[in-house]
Amino acid sequence: MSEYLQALNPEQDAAVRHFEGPILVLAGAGSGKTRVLTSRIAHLVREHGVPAHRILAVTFTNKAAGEMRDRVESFLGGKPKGMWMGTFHAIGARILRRHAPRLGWSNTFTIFDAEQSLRLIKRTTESLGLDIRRWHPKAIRAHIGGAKNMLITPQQFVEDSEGSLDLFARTVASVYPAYQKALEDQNAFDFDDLLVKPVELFQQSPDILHEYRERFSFVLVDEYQDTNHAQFRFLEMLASERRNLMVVGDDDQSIYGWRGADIRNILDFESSFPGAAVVRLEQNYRSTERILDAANAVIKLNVNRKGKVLRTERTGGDLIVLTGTADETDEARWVVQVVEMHLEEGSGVTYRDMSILYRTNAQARAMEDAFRRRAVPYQVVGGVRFYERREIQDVLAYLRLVSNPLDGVAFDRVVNYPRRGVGAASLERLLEWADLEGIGRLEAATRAEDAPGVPPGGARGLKKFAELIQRFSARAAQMRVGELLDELVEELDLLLHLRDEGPEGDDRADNVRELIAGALDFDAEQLDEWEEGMVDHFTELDLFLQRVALVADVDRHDPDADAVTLMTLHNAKGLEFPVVFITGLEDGLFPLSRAYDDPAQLEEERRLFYVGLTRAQDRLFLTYARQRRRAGEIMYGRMSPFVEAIPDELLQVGQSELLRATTSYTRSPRRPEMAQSKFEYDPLGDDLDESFNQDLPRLIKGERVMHDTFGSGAVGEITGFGRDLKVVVNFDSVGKKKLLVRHAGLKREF
DNA sequence: TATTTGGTTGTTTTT
DNA sequence: CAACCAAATA
Repeated sequence: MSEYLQALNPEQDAAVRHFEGPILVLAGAGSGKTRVLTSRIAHLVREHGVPAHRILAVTFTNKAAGEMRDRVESFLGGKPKGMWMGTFHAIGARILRRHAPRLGWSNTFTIFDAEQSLRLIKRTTESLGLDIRRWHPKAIRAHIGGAKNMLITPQQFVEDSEGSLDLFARTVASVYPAYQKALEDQNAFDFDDLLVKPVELFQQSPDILHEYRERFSFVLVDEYQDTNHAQFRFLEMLASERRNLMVVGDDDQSIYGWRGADIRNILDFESSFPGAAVVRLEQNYRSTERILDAANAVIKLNVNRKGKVLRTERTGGDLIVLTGTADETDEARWVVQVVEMHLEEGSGVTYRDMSILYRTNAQARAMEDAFRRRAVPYQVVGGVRFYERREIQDVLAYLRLVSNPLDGVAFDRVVNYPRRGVGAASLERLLEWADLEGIGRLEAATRAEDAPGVPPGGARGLKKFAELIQRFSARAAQMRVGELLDELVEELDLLLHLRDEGPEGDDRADNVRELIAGALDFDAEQLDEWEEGMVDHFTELDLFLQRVALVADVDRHDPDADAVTLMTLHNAKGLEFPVVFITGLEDGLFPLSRAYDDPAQLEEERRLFYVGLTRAQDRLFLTYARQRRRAGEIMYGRMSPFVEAIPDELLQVGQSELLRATTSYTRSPRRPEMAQSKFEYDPLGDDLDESFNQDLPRLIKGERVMHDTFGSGAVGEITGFGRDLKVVVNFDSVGKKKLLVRHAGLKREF
């Protein structure tokens, strides 16, 4: 029997052997779904003689794609030639590289990441005479992104919002088309376009659609629960003819609703693809029974799910440790202490076996401080992303401009960096002139002295800048990216400039050096990823920039590094660790208070907790802090209600020394019997919480309330939590007012 | 034109 | 307690 078919359980085996027709694999956490996917690919090739190049496999991260590729390779004993494996975005980009001209872009288009599209939206919004203080570019971008994910074109959006009373929607309706036009003018796509434009391409070019349908006679999708509407359409179009579509996912791990992911894609798969086979993988090979019992108990509270219960043969296991701490510093200290304890035990646990998870990136700081203080090696995944660092973005902007002279966002970023005497005034004049002449910024810069009103100093700087870019552009095709970048940095004397910047300059210089090293490392390793002939059309620089735009933080996570991993729960999806800490388990932080606005959001937060719990193989630690600094003010928290869903008998409850010390002598004598219960660690906390929350109605967005002086109105945005819970009420008579809930004396209107 | 200052603002999660 | 932005000054 083939290696890849061995030791599969009956359900896995059924999924692997499935040949033609749609199939949904509901794969619980740790149930071996990657195995199923890779084994099935091997099976398709080996047993059914499907040529590797007729298979398309879509994953959620580049790293997952890479792992999948490696495993398939080892099953098959050779490279699966011509097989496409990658994220939706990478695959979209690849399709667009070949057919962009059909849509009005050129093949050498640039990919704008979130920050660049934000800049462009800002510029567009301002050029329409709108106040960006009133209309936040981020909000506009989120709205446009939402529309794109729903495949709503600018034209449609404009039509839909015509005569709408929603001022914001009308604002977006004016920005969206202008923004899209600006992208086209600069020969750029944003992230969402990488999903949307291929669908558009398929819709308007049946010949191309046909080509891809023929080519990809088997399509496999991982993490299907996190697909959005555009991705669904993409798959549907590709697979609707042959219907050889396998999707693997877990509705209980759907955590990207805020990004447009539609959990209905997985819940309704069987009706979208009638006759679909369904396989459920509920056997877990990762965690102990105790951990799974906790996870099952938590997720059971969700209503909107298919329902499944994970089983394991790893009976028993250690209790889950739940610890209360005084504040975020204390929490971090406690965590590091436990990390160090594990190492001493001689249990074979090393740094890389442990992971600290949290809800928001901001929580990483306190953790980092504690790890650094104790000199425990750690790596942070996410947060300030490497490629988003200012100095890296600056260098990349040069490269982008070299690759695509129409990239106005890149131009604006570096015309005057390092300083060449090009100020706001010069730039403004140049732009006016460029618009008048109908030429791009860079071209205008080459003839800056012809532009009226540009001061001579500015013109000189502009010319120098344009010449530099042109010089590098001319050589880009013949040079390796690494060398190109190296020479560029050298010529700009960037490292020196950075070091002059003060204390952070050295780090910045190091980062730039790291980027150069990465570029030098980058070679046409993807030669086999790009079919013959394609490579010639693009410079290595183009491919490098594309790679850079599409890597995620988790892609950069090094599982072999001898360090504890710190990351958000979102980033932890798909990973596993022997020892896991889930920190910051306070009501209002996890779940975030705003999730209370909407039951669907609360369920998503709960799924996120479930994802966290199921990352752990052997040991699980849960912590919360009595008080925590957030956005500069101290927030008092109580334990997350999520934790209460875990049965007492699975928990070992305790508190940090500091918390014990601070509560013991202020402890209220009123309720000594509390000491027996699960909440023994914190009688005081309850008192505190009650003093804030007593008699306050739990407000729900949209509900009607009464105020003594303002009359009645509807609840809008709710912010803060605990004592700082604030609410915007749109009163019928006086309009919107922001009120502190504990002072407002709001009553429900029945 | 460049740099500094002060005020304002806001925090979810990310391909 | 940031990061970010606009106005003020060198």
